Amino acid sequence: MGIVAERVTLEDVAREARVSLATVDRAINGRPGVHSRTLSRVEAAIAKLNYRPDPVATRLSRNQAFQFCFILPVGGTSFVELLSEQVRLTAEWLAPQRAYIDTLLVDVFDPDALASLLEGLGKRYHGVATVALDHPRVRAALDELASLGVAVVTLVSDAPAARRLRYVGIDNAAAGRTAGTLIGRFLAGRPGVVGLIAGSMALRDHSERRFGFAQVIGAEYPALTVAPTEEGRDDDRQNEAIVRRMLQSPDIVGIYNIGAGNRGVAAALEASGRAQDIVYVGHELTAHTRRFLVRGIMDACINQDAGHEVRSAARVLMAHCLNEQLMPDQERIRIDIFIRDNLS
Amino acid sequence: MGIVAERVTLEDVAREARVSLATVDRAINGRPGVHSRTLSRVEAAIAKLNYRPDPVATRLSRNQAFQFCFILPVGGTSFVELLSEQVRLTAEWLAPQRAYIDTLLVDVFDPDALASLLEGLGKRYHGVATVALDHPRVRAALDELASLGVAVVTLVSDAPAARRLRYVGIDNAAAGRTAGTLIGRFLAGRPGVVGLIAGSMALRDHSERRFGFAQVIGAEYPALTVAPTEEGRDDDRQNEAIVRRMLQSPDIVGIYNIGAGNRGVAAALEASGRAQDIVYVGHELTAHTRRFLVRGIMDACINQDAGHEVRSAARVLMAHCLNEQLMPDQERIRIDIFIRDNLS
DNA sequence: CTGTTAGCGCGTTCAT
DNA sequence: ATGAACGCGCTAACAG
Repeated sequence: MGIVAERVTLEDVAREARVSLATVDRAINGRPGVHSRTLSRVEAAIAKLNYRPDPVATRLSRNQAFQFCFILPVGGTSFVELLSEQVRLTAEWLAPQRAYIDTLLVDVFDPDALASLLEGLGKRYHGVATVALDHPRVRAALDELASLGVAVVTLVSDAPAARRLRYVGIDNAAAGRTAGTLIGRFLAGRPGVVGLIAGSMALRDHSERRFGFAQVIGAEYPALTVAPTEEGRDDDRQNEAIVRRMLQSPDIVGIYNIGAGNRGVAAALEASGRAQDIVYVGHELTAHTRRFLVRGIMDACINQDAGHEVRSAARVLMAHCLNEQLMPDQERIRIDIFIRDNLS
Repeated sequence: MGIVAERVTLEDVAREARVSLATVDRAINGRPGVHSRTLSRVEAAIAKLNYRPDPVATRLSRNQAFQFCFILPVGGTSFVELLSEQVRLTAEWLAPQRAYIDTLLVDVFDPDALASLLEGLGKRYHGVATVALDHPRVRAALDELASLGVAVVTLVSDAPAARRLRYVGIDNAAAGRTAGTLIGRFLAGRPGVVGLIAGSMALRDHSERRFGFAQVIGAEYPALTVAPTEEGRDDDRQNEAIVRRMLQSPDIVGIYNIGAGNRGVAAALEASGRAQDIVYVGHELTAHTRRFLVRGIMDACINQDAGHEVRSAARVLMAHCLNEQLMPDQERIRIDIFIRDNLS
């Protein structure tokens, strides 16, 4: 150990197998036109010398470029802005490696818009990373992309039935359970009602979070009641009105905001003067939610790391195109919990 | 956008500046022997064409290998085993890029052992990632390595005064505060005593965690008292005895294990029959602490991602050696909070 | 001071 | 079915 292993090159293999470079190359890359006898000679040589192709040299000689496309929701919640920014940074990071990223925007509340966009993509890109929707037409569009040979990953929200390489995002039911446990434990036996706000229950991730949340509260916190879910379209103003209405009931002891629009929730809470008293949990760490955590308005924030997700999606696409391996540990997207004290 | 940018090569720059490849190379890499006039011509050409060196080609032609060394604590707590395993995986990942990693083990409770080891390293390695100790001799050894031109990062525990490239790890005072807030909120007003177990208060990270913890409890949870810290040397058996003793007092309502040895703590808690009742927070997500979380013995586990830390340290060393940029967002080590519901 | 040239390890035509 | 030779973009030795 500690000795620098002399690099085994294609030439070493060729010499060992008593053939030329080109033949070894054909053998390795499974191209036709190699006698089975020489093939096994080459394989033997590779095994004997423990040859591993040099990825750097491979990349240089292949001299190929990649086009990727990231499809994000239009309409700019803070989290989406974070995502875009991370796509920009990732694009900068990949450019020297000749992978170029386009960003496309789509209305995430409209399945047909997303499906049309996907359908129009054709073979223009080597890989596509997209927020998805659990909708037949979207699924079909993703499948078609896949069958065109385009690498597809779903990002942040999934279309489970589609033939994507991978879903890069969190388990939203588990995220909902996490919110439930945090609210339940922070309330610690205090009885009352927990108000729920979602963007839209038609969004799979929102309904999954709600499911997980209700499951935990129902099973483990009998003193708490979950109010019917209000839909605020991820909009600050609508959310503010909703929370204002909720707070008219004195029974409200907790609020779980399933989607975006935390500024609206926080505004209503502050205006009511009960912000410190009511346990409020929401999603996605942004400049705003950080502030709410620090001020004690928000008690916990459940987060998925936008940068990690974007980089992971990019790595998955790259690895697929270069057919390289990836490190599974690195691609596991965590359900982060942030409180006032562990804000990175 | 979307058009594949034609790659600008050194040759383009050379042509534009009306000099040879070699001269451009000298100019770019700041090597001596270039007339200031030609130098500015080259710089102008680079700016005009917006030339960026191709890192892949650079790597191939330089054809250099790197030797790195990771120094980990001997004595195998579960977390240290996780670290070793991640070093192994990272080594596998870097080998194709011709960076080779040795792992050395050292007794982390003995500053002189660590210092001697570091002092003996000389220029054998291009980079060293090491668990550190805030000790004069260790600091001096690290500084000497640095002045020998070796890239140094501290891993998991820091020597703040040393001339290291970076500390790859978490803010332990913040981690302690996080533990404090979690215990305080989970207890929600229940009065009593919180028991503290550390490996050794001579370890900087342990005393920082204790500090943050006591700060939060003292300032915000007046119903709680922090018991004097017991030292268990990160050992399961010692910790078990300590907790058994603690539990003889009926006032104990919470336990914060600052260091390793969670199996001992959990065993004593279970044996007492009060595991569900006492709020127990510890560090580092391992196979064991996962189990304790699922069973409700442990209420929260504060974690630093071993894989992330090792990869980050490796990236920092590589980037330094190749003098490439790194993405700051990717190197930020989070203070993870895990509860039963968000176990990845 | 500056230019020429031979690699780095592999992919990819062309010949044979 | 196999081999020779050039190119990818850059570095480094050696000339001039």
